[in-house]
Amino acid sequence: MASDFEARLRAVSLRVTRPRLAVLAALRDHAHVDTDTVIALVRAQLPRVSHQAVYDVLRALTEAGLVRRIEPAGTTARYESRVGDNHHHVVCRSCGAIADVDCAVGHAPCLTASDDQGFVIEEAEVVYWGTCPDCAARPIDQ
Amino acid sequence: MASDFEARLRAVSLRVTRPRLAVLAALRDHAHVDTDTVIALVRAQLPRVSHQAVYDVLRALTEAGLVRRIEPAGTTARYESRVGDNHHHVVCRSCGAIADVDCAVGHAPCLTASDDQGFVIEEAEVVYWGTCPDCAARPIDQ
DNA sequence: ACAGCAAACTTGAACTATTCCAGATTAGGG
DNA sequence: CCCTAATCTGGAATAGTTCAAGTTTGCTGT
Repeated sequence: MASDFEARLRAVSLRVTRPRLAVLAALRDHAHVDTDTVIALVRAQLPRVSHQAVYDVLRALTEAGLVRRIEPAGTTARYESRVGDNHHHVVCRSCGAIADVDCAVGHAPCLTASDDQGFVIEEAEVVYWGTCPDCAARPIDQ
Repeated sequence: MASDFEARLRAVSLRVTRPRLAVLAALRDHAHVDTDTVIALVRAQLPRVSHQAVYDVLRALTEAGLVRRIEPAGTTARYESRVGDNHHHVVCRSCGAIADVDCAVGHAPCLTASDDQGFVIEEAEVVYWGTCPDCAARPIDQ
């Protein structure tokens, strides 16, 4: 598992460092986590890692395509390790919970704009807004 | 025109104030503007308006459904006065330019998640990412 | 195994968009 | 026309992120 991370880092010409391995492990175990949570998870293994290092690692991994950054309106940046399959997300308006949703049609990009305004479109990102099961069950939500 | 704004405010039980009328006028004339730009546009008419007033007004108008707040990843909040027709946006990855795109299918919400994970889905938001005509024409972009 | 070097990390400060707060002003119903 | 809650002003605070300078460390080549 750990050596798999090593191989993945080398495959994109990134040096193998402890902070990077710890971030990859954190994202394998926790989906849609924000930066603060990643920092906490990494420090559980490596207490002396700086917050700046985690920001740098997340940026490097995102640019290399090893992790994906998502940023639904109203929340801070979140990261996930499921990449390359163009899936989408459902976000709870009440509590902010996020869940994965497979592509609506099955192709990537799975949508085509009716009029592209002259833009060259590379990707369609979909966010479904709604209420999660927990919040829907709660009688008066907060 | 201005009295139309007044009617719209009264229709949603909001008091008619100069800052609110100025914000509505600014959003009529400029699409997809960020808060700083709204502040500048409002102050061109009413120099003494505080930034806090503009933040308050934008929030009140958004909650009342008179304006729509959009927040593509990597940018600050932007506002538009085209509401109620569930249209989407194309965003330029290079310069951040935003253009409107009509709903891909024509219904609101125009997409259905393949597996909703138990969420009650209220709305599907689509952001198309690509390159705008200007940036596509530039040989080496920045 | 080891030296050299650029990439990566640490520390600490700065920055930006937004929100909080307390007090003054104002729109609009009675 | 007056009263009161809604709104606005001015200033300070906060959260998330980035910048900058200097130190450490992984990797390449010998």
